[in-house]
Amino acid sequence: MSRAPLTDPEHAPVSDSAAGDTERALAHAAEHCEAHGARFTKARRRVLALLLAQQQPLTAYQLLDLLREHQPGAQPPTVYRALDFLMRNELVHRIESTNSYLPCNHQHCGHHPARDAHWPQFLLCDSCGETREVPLDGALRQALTLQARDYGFEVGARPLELHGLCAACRKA
Amino acid sequence: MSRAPLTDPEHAPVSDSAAGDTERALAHAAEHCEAHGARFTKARRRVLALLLAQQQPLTAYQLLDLLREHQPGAQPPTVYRALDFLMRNELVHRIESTNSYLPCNHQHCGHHPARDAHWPQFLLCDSCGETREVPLDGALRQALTLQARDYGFEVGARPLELHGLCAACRKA
DNA sequence: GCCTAATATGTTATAACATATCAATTCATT
DNA sequence: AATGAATTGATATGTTATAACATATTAGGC
Ligand SMILES: [Zn+2]
Ligand SMILES: [Zn+2]
Ligand SMILES: [Zn+2]
Ligand SMILES: [Zn+2]
Repeated sequence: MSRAPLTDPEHAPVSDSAAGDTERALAHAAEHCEAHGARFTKARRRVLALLLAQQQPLTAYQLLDLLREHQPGAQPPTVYRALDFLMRNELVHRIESTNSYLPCNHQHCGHHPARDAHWPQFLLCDSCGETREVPLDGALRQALTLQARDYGFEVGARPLELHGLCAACRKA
Repeated sequence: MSRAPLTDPEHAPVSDSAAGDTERALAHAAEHCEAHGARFTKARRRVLALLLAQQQPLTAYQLLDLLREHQPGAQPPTVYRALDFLMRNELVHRIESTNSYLPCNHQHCGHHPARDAHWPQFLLCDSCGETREVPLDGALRQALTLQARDYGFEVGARPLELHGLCAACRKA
C-alpha cells in the first residue's frame, strides 16, 4: 500500500477553517465522552486530533510515527488502545480493506438515533485514495436487508466498504 | 480469531459425495486454467484441494500448516503464491474482514459471462462462522450502483462482505 | 534433442499489522 | 490519605503478508 504524505496538526499549520473544524470535532468528542461517562484523555485526544488533521485514513503505524513527534516513547499499544477507545465510542472507524482508520464524520448524528443506528458506508476511490463516509440508508439499506433475508440471514450494522472510482478520477 | 477444526483431504476421509464434489471442482479448475493458458501446477492444485476440503474459510497460515503435512518445507510464500494465482483465476476469494480464503462456488458460471461479471457477495455469520457466497445481482446490485452514482462514484466489482446471523443461529 | 526465455518454486529475511502481560501511574470516591 | 478502577508505560510476542534472490521446471523455436 502506498499512501499520501501526512499532516501533523501542531507542526504543519492548516487552513483556519480546517483547524476550526478540528477544534469543533474535538469539542464534540469531549462532550460525547462526558455524556457517556468515558474519559477523553490527552492520549486519546491527541490520536483523534492527528486523524482529524488528515485528508485520508491512516494506518496505526503511520499514526504512531506522527504521535512520536510529540511523544517519542509511544509504542504500538499506545495507538491501538486509543483507537479501540475511539472506535468503541464511535468517534473513529476502521477500514478493513485497507487496515486504516479515520474519524467518523457524524452524518448519523441527529437522525432517528434509536431506530436508525449508525450504519456507515465508505466509498473508497482505488485511484486517489479518497475515502468518503456516507449513510447507509434508503433503497440500498432496504435492498441489503431484504436480499440477505432471502438467504435466511439477518444482517448487522457493520460498515460497508465499496471500492471504485471517485468523480474526479472518473473524468481523468 | 478462533476457528473450527480443520480437515486434511488426504488424511481425514470425508463423505463420498464431498470427495466427489472436490474432484469435480478440481477438474473444473484444471479446465478453466487450461482454457486461459494458466498452469494448474501440483502446488496450486494442492492448495485448492485443501480449501475445498473445508467447510469454512482458512487463513493463509492454517493452510500452511495443512500443506506442511505433505510438504514439510513449505513456507509462507508457497501458500501466498498459490493463493495469488487462484485468486487471479477467480478460483478462490479472499475475505477481507477475516483475512481468510475460500474457494469460489462458481455461482457466476453460465450467467451472462460478459454483461454480468463475477461480483460476489459473502454472507458471514458472526456466531457460527458460516460463510456463504451468493451472487450480487438484481435489486441490490442496482441500488448499490445507483446510490454510489449519487455521490459521483463508479463502483467496481469487488466482493461485498455482509456480517450478521445465519438462519440457524437466529433461531438459537 | 538442445537452447533459451519465461514461469514457477525454494529459501531466507523482513515488513506490516495487532495483541498479551504485567508493572506503574492516575483518578474518582470514600 | 486509603481504596479500587481505569489508564498508561514497557517489553515481548503473535499474526498476516511481501521482498529479494537463487534454483528448478516448462514451453516453444531451432
Ligand atoms: Zn460514522
Ligand atoms: Zn479518486
Ligand atoms: Zn466466486
Ligand atoms: Zn450461524
